[in-house]
Amino acid sequence: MRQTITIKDVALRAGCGVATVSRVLNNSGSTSVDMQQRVQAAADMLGFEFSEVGRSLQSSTTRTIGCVVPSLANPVYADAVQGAQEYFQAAGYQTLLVCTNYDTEFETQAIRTLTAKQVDGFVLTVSDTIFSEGLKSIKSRGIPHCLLFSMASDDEQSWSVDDLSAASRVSDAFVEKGHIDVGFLALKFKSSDRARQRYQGFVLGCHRNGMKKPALLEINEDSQELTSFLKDFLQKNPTLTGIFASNDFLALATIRSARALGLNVPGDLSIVGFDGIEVGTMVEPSLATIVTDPKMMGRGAARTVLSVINGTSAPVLPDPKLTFSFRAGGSLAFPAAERADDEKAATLSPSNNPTNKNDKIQQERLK
Amino acid sequence: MRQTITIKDVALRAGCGVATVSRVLNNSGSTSVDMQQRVQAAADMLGFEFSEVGRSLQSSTTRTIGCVVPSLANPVYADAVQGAQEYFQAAGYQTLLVCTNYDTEFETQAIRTLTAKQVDGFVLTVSDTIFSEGLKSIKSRGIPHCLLFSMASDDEQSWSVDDLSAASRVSDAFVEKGHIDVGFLALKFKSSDRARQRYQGFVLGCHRNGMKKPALLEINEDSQELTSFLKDFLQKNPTLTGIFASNDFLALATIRSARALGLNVPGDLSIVGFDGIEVGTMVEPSLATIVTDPKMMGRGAARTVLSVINGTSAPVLPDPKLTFSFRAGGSLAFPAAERADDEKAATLSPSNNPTNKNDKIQQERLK
DNA sequence: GTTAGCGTTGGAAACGTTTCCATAGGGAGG
DNA sequence: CCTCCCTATGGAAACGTTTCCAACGCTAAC
Repeated sequence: MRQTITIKDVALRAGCGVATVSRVLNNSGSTSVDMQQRVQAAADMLGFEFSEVGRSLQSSTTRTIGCVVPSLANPVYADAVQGAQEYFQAAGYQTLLVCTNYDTEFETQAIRTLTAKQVDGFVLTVSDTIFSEGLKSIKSRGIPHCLLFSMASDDEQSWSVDDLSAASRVSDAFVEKGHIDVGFLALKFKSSDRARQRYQGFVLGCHRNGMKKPALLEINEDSQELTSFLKDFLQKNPTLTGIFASNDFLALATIRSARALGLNVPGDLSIVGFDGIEVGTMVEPSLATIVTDPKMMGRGAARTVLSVINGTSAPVLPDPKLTFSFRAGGSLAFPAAERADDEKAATLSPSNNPTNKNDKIQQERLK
Repeated sequence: MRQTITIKDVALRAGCGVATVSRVLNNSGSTSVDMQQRVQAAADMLGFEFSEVGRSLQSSTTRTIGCVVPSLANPVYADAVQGAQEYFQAAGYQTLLVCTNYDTEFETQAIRTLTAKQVDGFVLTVSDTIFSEGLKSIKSRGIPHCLLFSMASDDEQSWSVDDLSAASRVSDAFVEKGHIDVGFLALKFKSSDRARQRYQGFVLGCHRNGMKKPALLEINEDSQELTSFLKDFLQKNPTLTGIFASNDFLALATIRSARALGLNVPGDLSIVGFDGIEVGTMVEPSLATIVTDPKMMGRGAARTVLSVINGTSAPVLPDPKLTFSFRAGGSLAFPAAERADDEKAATLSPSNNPTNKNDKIQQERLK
């Protein structure tokens, strides 16, 4: 078992040379009808399938694309990967997937491995465009690639949301509802281009709108619990009326934590998210957020890579202004006159807090 | 550019034969220190990396696993894929991903392609274990594989939730809260083993608990809108007090639709989901559901495949009773004396309904 | 001094394909 | 009848690796 049938077996059975089998089965070169039938019959009988490995060696092309993303737990990446994979599939390319878990060491290693596997191209979300070893090596080797949700340099394309403008738009939404003093909440701030971009855009927007410079609450991955961090944060910033979370999962978790602290959302604290994942419309109050289209981004990146591979002209990137839109939601409203008493929060039963196990799962999600 | 450096180039530069280069760089056979240094230097200077294609041809092994799932839009699969991918990665295997979109035609085609790519094994969620052409071909070729969330036959392993028992457990939960007449809601019922299993288990459980046989509401993918279907369903089953949805997204969507119909959840209608996705704990009321651990399942399936490949003994599957647990939630409670008036629902403003675009996205999700 | 054995090395085959080139056969046109 | 060309076919090289085998030089033992 498991011994594969090669073109030689077919040739032997059909009583011809391997070249003829190749020609018949690939419809290349000229062959007689008689021979076509004999070869076809032999191939069918043996259940022959070409080995892509042999082909790849000969053609020095693998029809495989490496796809590197931080994680699939975040639906943004999951959708993007799905979009890219579908596009590649339709074009006859396979997708080699790697999740880096936001680990740059891993990222470098993964890119090296995929390069050795001779992928024809890459679609990647790197944690840091400038310092990525892997990206550097891809460029130096001249392997076709396209970035996804990452900042591009001049000589390459990137399909990504205009984080700067989108975050700035969020500040508009806050100021429209009368907020002056709001904060920014991010997980893995250090290792994410995106979170930094969003913060930067938010700071600029707040400044432009005459608001206070937003305070930054950064959670590192081994923080035990969002709720207690949030509590500290709010105590340090007593006049804060809103929080912009750097992604929707974080925003939903923040709503939950705020409630656990006895706060009313949006009365005591307004929350705005980023990404526009669909459950945001199902919760009560619905989540105000920036809506994006990750699947389209994934497809776009796939198109770009294939265009580089085929030497056709690259697709035009979407207008940055159209890479996102703001979705109003019940989680953002005019602030109440006064925030609920903090004492109340302190007396809240601990049983309202999420269990340890759930918290662990949640932490993975939030990345 | 893009001309690759081969072992021959290194040999030439180091002034030795290719065999020696291979031995040095792979630490196999015996080599002199002098030669080691020369080869290493030459390889470094040229930036040489082995071509996996050449290796694969020679070793007839690709260190690549095909991973076939319906979709990444469903976090259950996304998590499972991530779990499997991580395990494979750690073991030095790469993951070739295909999403079938619940299309059996696609599934068959994808498996054929991956077979041609000479993957060393498969992890797959097929839509129908018995009739899957692809699975048949994998078996007949004797390619190592492991099923994931699919029913296995005797000669193979499957890592999956005990859908039957889990669904039965849901009926227990309903009856504990005094429900007698409940329904089952599924999307893609026809093309999903899993939905059918869950319905079957639910029917059995309800019978055992002395409840009515649950009515089945089946939504096909081009249904325009859940809300109107739900309305019809509730009118046809006026005494219904609860609904078991075949997955959490569907459950959340059902809560939203019920609200749009002016119903109170859980007062007028209790909802229970399946899968235990994490946002279920963030919504208000929290979603009662069956909790599963897809990432663990993915890891497990990966372990099984590798054990088959390496000829080591297969890991023991988890006790079926431990593949799920029930999580109580606010969406399941004792029914109110009487359901809210249907008239009220009819007069509800249509602006409360989700927009078309969101509905489309939602449909994909629900799969 | 001869030989056995060991450490080191290179040549070549093999893996499965495609494709170039050569060859053979046959029909048409001179 | 000879030549030319066109179609159909097979042999063989090439793609990049690993590994078997042979060969070479050396040391140690007889």
